[in-house]
Amino acid sequence: MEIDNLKDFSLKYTLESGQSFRWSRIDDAYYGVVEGRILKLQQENPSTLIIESSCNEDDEILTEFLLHYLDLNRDLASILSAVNVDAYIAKAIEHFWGMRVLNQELWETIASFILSQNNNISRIRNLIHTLAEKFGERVEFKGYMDYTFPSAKSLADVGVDEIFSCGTGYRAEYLWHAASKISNGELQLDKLKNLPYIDAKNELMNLVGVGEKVADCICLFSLGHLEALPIDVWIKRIFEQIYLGKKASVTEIRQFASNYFGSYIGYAQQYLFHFAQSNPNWADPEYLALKDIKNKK
DNA sequence: TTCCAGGAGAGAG
DNA sequence: CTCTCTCATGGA
Repeated sequence: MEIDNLKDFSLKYTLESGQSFRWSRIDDAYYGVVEGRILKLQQENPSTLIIESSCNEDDEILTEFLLHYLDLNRDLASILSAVNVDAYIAKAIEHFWGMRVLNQELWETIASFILSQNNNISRIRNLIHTLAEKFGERVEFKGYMDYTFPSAKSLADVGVDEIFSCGTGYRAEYLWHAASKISNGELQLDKLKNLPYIDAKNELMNLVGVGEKVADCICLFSLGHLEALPIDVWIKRIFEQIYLGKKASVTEIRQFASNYFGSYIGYAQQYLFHFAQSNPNWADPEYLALKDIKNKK
C-alpha cells in the first residue's frame, strides 16, 4: 500500500537522526521492527510513501498508525518557521528539511534510552539488537530477518544477569528495574501517556537510571512533548559554543533555549543535533557568524 | 593506551 | 545548588 500527497517529509532524515535505533537502510528502502512486525518503507517522488508490512493488517489502520508514528499529522512548515529564528538554525533546517520527530512505542523508548546513557549510537543499536535476539521473537519479511523488542515482562523475568550478559554493562540494573516496575504495574504506561510534560518527566525520573536527559528523550521521541529538550553532550556543546559563547549549566541552557526558540524547542533541538553530528565544521567561524543574523518572524 | 559515547547516582563542599 | 568520581563496553 502507499500514502500519497505527503508534504514536508524526509523518510531518510527522520529515520537516520538518532531517535530510533531499529531501522536499517537497504538500497533505497528502510526496514525496521516496529511494535511486533517488520515494516518496509520507501519514499518516492518524494510525496509518496510505499509501505509493506510483515503481518496482515488493515490498510486504513496501518495508515493511521504510520501517520502518527512518523508525526505526519503535524504541520511541519509552521513548526519550523516558529523555531527558524536565526541563520544558523536556518542552515540546519534547510539541510534536513522534512525531518520529523517520531512517536515511538513507550516501553521500547524507555528501555532504549536507558541503554543510551554514556554510550554511542552504533553500540546502542548493537545492544538493542542483542537483547531482541535473545529475548524477542524472530520476524522475517522478504528476506529481511530481525527480532521484536522484548516486552517489559520478559526482561523482568530473565533477571539482571541475563541482561548484563548482552553487554549492557552497568545499565543492566537500570533496565531490569524499569522492566520490573512496568511489568508489575508500579508504573502504568497508559497513565503516563495522559500526563502533561512536566508530570510525565518527573514520573519517568523516579525510575533508577533515568535522569533528566533520558526522561526528556522519552517525552520527546515517544510522548509527543515538543517542549522537551534533551541536553546531551552535543546539545550542550552546541549551545555553549554557538549561542552562549561560554560554559553553561544545564539549567542555564534550558532557560536560554526555551526563551530563544520557544515551545517547539524539541524540534529545534533535533535539527541542531543532527546538523552538528553530520557536519564536522559545525562550529567553524563561518557557521558561528550565522547565529547573529536574525530571521524576521 | 587513553579517550569518548544522545548520562546518572552518590558523595562532598 | 554545583563539582567530581565511578559505573561497563567497544571503537577510534
